[in-house]
Amino acid sequence: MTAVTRFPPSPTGFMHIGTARTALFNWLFAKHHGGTMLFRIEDTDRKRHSEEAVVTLIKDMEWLKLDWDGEIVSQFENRDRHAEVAHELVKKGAAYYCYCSPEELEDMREKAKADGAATFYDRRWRDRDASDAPEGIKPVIRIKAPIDDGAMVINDMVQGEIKVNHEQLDDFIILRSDGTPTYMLSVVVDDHDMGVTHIIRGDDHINNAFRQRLIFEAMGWTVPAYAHLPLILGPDGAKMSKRHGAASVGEYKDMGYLPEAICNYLLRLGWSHGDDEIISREQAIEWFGLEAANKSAPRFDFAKLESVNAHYMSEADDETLTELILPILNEKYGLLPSDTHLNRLNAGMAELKQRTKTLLQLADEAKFYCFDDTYDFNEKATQILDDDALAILIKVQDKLDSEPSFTAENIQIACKDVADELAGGKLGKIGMPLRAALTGSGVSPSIFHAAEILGRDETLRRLSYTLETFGKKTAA
RNA sequence: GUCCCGUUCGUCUAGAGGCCUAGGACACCGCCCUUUCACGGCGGCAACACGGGUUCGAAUCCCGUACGGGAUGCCA
Repeated sequence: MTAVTRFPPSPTGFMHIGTARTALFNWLFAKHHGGTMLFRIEDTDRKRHSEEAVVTLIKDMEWLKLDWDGEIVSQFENRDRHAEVAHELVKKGAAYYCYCSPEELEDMREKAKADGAATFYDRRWRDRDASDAPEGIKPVIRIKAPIDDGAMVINDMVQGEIKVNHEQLDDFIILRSDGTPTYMLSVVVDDHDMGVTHIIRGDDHINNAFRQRLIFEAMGWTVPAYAHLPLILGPDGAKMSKRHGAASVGEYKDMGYLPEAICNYLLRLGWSHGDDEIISREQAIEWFGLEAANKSAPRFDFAKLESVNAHYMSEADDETLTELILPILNEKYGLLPSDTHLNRLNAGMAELKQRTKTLLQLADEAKFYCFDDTYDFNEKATQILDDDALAILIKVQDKLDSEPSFTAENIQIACKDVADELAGGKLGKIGMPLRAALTGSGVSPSIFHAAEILGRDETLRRLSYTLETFGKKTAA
């Protein structure tokens, strides 16, 4: 099978996380079948068009490492072709001019609602003669939907068989009164012209599938296969939106998630392959199939995403992670790592990446490697550094100064000596003050290893700095 | 209102009539490891929405109810 899928976002805002999932599924389907995925911008509505949104869409796709085949197609550019098809449909007798005003339509809907009927256009112009056309009103073109009491059935690759009675199909507008095509027409013409074989999209389009098929059939074109995926819901079961924390791909990037993790999480949301949780790109391509997609709408779970992210971080290259946290270090903490700092970060990364779940957390825990001169002590560190702790640190300072080989192991032994001498053998009594002194925090990776990475000079320097800082405080 | 779709632990899911005393993952709880916090290891809690059928047998098939989501635009 030669599969041609397409990713057709509308450039009305930022890339929604659900849009990203749809893109992923289209991409995987195409790759699995050795086919292609096309990229088309659905920009027929010029009022809502935003060039900035297009740039964001491209940027986010690249970040997710979802590539597409061929040039990006602008639906708007094809508007003449779409209009042409609309007029052809009129000639074929499959569509007609309608002279209703928007106000007239509004009245119609309200009345229908009051009667408990479907709020559809009542087809008042379907069989009227063109000579009845009122003066000075530009008509729209509407498709002629079947009006018998039959039904249309679509065999959806995800939803299965869906049946809709013809009475549920309205004579929708395909060409606006200003001569521009509507989405319903454009999407069909473009999908046909671009040779799309599989339409994989959100299930908010299910009803559209029936309408669109009407156009395919009226033109005598092959109807593509449909697959409607359920929408992603927020943790509370409502439509995923800003108020759930983040709805756009860009926000997840900013929160420190890796694209690999986002894709893995999104894939598992509503799709499964047995009990497999961590699925690489290669495996996903090999295993992907629409039959394994669920029909029910999944809820987004940040905790699980974080867990998946932690996995991918722990597997990432040390140098890559260092690169990735550089902007965070700079923007959030005002740090501009030197080569020395970079070396420390790389050396500490193996340990750091096992303990944090997002790049934001990673940067927070790694930042102490980049301290120079002065740095702050947080509340926990300040609490740890009481008089007893400072007395211990003076002793530690002596020991480390004379330590012949400055390795984590030896540093720990030296601290143990101090513990035996001053703290009844409790290493924690030494380790915690040392941690607070060297990192300004109460939480860090192994402080002995961290000290080794900082080196003797820097360790001693930070010890002096700490003693000085807190000595002054207690004196004052 | 009308139409379409859905419903297994808190969440994501496995499950295609006997393999189910319903499995895994995340979260949560406990224990172990431990210089902190994590990681890791071990263990625990926890679900077939409800009611009728069909069948020797139903989480799996059918019908209804409830609940949830979507659609109902000269938006896409």
